[in-house]
Amino acid sequence: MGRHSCCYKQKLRKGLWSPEEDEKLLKHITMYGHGCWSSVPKLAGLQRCGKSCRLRWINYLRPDLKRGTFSEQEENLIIELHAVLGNRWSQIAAQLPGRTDNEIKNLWNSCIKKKLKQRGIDPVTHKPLLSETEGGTAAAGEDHNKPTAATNINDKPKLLSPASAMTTTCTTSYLPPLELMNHNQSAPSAFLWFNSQQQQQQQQQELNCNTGSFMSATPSMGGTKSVMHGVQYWEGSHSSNSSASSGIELQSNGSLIESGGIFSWSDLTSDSEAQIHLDGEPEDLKWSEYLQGSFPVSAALRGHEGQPLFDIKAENHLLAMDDGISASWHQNYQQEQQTSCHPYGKHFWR
DNA sequence: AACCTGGTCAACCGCCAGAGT
DNA sequence: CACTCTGGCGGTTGACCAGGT
Repeated sequence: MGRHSCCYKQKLRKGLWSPEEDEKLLKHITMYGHGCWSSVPKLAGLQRCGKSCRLRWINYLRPDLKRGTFSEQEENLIIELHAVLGNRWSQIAAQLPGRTDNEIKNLWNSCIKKKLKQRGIDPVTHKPLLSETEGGTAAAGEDHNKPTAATNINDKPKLLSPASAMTTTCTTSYLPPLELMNHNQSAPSAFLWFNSQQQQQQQQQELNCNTGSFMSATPSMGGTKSVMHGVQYWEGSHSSNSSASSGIELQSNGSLIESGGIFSWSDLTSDSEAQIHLDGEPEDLKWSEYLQGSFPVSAALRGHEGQPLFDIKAENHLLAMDDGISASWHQNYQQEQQTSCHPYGKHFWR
């Protein structure tokens, strides 16, 4: 029950992927696209189930992945989104280009939850923790199966952003609660949220946030796009404008609405220059960057509509890259073996 | 040096929903 | 309508590592 038929097949490898397997999968998908995942292992010559191939591609091999540590802005955004979406990691990941749901889930479970607890915030309900003896909120918060104020999107907002309690100098105040966007909530909810936005704006002004509100402006507002710690944001000419007051809303599907005009994330990320990280941390290298040009930067391969590389299937220009990928792979892998300095950290090809 | 402990993260498992037959 | 197949998701596991004792 529930088990994929492919998983019954014998002689399927499990566990960590070898570089050779990675290379096979990468080459196959680069050349032909993934198509039907169940057929990928056979076509790519892998002793894996399609599900495993899909996971490996999504979580590790995708060229547009952003590796490395999460920036403070990203962490705050995750907290904000979790307050609205709960444990819907895929939806949260959709708002963080280059990050995977698995990555975010790991970060949440290993790091953010702890931080929130240290700051007296229940990571599940996003409410301030009561005294530890009172109802054991922390323990109750561990039960992920229970619907929470945060996960039940039909609930009215009951709290201010927990991100403001984090050690942040930038609020991520662009995001109205989902219920305001999708569920036609009554005015009081919107009022509550708007009030919280005003408070956040005040906090932000007091803190003199030097990076501007995350996504606080759009091109049509005369803003310019920048990347800080791998996070893209619009730096508006009037950064104090909130998303609410400017009529900009971020939808759950990842598009922005501004007075009837719709931007998609891909529209916002189509600028190849904006894909380059400014902090220059080695750990932030992307796959494409690691492959040193033989595997063009995803942005360079985006179509005019900003489609990412992994949606492109069997393009001629990709076919032509085949040898370069293979050669570069081996070259870099050998370098890795020699230097033992893994660009992706300790777990790279371990 | 050996052991313990906690953190991190890749990968797996089980379930669900949608499409196709 | 029932069944199968497949993709996708969230929860969980276990290997690995670093730091402490």
